[in-house]
Amino acid sequence: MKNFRERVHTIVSSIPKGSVMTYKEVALKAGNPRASRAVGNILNKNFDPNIPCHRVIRSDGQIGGYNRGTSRKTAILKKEGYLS
DNA sequence: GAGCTGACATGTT
DNA sequence: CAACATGCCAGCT
Repeated sequence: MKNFRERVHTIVSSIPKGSVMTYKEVALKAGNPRASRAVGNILNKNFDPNIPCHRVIRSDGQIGGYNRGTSRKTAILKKEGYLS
């Protein structure tokens, strides 16, 4: 495998529509269950159109943040069907 | 080109 | 509620 960043990109881009993955889950699959913070940082600084960062939320169920605006993230999740 | 410090969309104690 | 832990990126030296 590659660096933590590469794993995060691959995992997040693998999230199917209508589903969401928590930062903790992504970090865990990436190989570092304690790097949840790093996951958010990677997505925030390296926003890629191929990576649906809006499908990544906190383990508490909170939306968290979004580089395009939290409102935008919530709206997308509603559209995806994850939120009502 | 290499090394260090600060900042960050979290999580746990 | 506050502090510490973990990893990446950006900027500076």
